[in-house]
Amino acid sequence: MREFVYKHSKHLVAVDCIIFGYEKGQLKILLSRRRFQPAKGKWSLMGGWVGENETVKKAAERVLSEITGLKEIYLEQVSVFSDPARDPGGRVISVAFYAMIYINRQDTELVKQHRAKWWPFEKKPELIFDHNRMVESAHERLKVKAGYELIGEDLLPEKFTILQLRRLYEAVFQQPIDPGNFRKKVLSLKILEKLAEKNTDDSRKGAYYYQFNHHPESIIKERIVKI
Amino acid sequence: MREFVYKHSKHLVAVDCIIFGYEKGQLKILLSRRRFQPAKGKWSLMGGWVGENETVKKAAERVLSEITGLKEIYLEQVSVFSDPARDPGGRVISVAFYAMIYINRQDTELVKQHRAKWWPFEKKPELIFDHNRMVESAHERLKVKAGYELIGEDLLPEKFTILQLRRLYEAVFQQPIDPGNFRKKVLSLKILEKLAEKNTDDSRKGAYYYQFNHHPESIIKERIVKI
DNA sequence: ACAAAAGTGTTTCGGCTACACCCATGC
DNA sequence: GCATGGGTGTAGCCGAAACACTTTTGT
Repeated sequence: MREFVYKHSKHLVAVDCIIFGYEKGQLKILLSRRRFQPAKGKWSLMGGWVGENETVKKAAERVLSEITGLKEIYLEQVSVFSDPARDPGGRVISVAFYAMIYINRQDTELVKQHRAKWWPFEKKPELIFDHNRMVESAHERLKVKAGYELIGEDLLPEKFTILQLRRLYEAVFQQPIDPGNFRKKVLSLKILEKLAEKNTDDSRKGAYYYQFNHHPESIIKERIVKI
Repeated sequence: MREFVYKHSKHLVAVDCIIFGYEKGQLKILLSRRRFQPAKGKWSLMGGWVGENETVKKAAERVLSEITGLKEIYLEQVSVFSDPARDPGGRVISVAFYAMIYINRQDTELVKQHRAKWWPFEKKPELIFDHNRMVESAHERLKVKAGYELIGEDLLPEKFTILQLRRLYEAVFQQPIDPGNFRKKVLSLKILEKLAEKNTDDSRKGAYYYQFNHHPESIIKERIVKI
C-alpha cells in the first residue's frame, strides 16, 4: 500500500456529465431520473463515483460508456462543485464535465435502461441539487469553445451540409447567424472537406456534403462567432 | 450525521495555489520548500487539504491567508489534477487555483516562516509532481483573463501609471506591447480613473496616476490583448 | 543637448456586417 | 412562376497595428 504518508479526512468524489447532443435542429441534453435516494425519481445529470485508481476524466468516460455504450467521447472539464451542502445525501465533491455526442451512434437500449432521455436544451426540466448551475456553466463553456474553434465533429453525422452546421451553431448560441457570412468564415478555416455527394433533403437545389478533414495541422483556433 | 446514504471509497482532496504577484516589472510566483515527505525540501506550490466542511475555494482561501496573512484574495479555479500516481505519497486529488496578490500587502514574516519565496516567473525552479503543469495551465488562464478584461487591480498598488500597467501586461504575455495603442485601448474601457497626482519616478515628464474605479457597471469584457 | 517616457494623432489594413444578387429546382 | 435554400460578391464600417510626432524635464 502507498497510503502511508498522509493523515487527513477523505471525501466522496463524483463526476457529473452534461451530455450535449444535436438532433432535428435542436441542441439536446441527456438527463436521467435518479434511481436512488435522496431525490429519487427526479431529473438529474448522469453521474458516478470516482474510483480508487482512476482519474476524474476516466470516471466520466466510464459513466458515459455505461450509459451510451460509446467510447472515445469528447469530454471537457468544467469545474468543481464542492459546497458541503450541495447534496443532501452527504458531503460529495463533484467534478462537472461536458460531453458532445452524435445521438444516432448511441446504444438506445442502454439509454432506455438508465431511464435517460434526450431533452431539447431550452425545454429541459428543473434538475436536482446544483445540477442547473452545472448545466449553465457547461453551456457557457460550450459557447466559448464553439466561438473559437469549429465544433460539430462530435455532434453531427460524418457528412453534413453547411446549413446543418449553421443550424447547430444557431442552436448553441440561440441566435440567428447570417448564412453567407457563416459559410465564408467556416470554409476559410480550411478544416472542412467538400464531398462529391449532395444533400437534396433540405433544399431544391441540393447542397454539397462536407466532412471534417483529419489533418492535425488544421486545428485552427480563430474566432467563429462573437459572443 | 448525514453520511448515511452513499457507500463508496473516499479520497484525499487537496488544493494547490499558483500565486501570482508583480514586483519591479516582473511577474512573480510564490513557491515554498516542502516541509514533509515525500519530496521534502523541494520547491512546490502552496497547498493544503480540503476539510470536511468547506468548499475547495474556501480551502484555497485558507491556505492563502495562512501563508500571506491576506483575506479576500482574487482566486480562480484552474482545473482538477487527479492522476492516481501524481503524488508518490498517496492518492490525492488536487484542485488547482490561481491567485493574484499585491506583494507589498503580504505579511512578510508569515511568508518567511513558511519557507516561501517569490520567484520571477521566468526563472522559477523545477517543481514537484505535476506542479509544473499546474503552473502552465494557470498561466494560460491568466493570459486569457488578461486578454479579455483589465487585470492589475489585485497585482498593482492602489494608484499606478499606465506605464506600470503596461509593464504588467508585458510581463504576463512576455512580449512587448505598443505604448500608444495600449494607452488608448485601456483608457477607452473607461474603468480607470485619472488622479490629480503624478508619478515622477519613472519619467522626467511625470505620468498621471490612475486607479480602478469601482462602479460595478464598468466591468467590461472586451479584448485587450490578442493572444 | 539629449534621453526617455508621456501623450496624441494619423494612416493603413483586414475582417466583420449587412446586404444584394444570381442559381437550381420541386411544387 | 414562385418560394426556398445554395452559393457568390461587395460596399461600408470599425478596430487593431504601426508609427510619426510633439511635450516635458532631469541630467
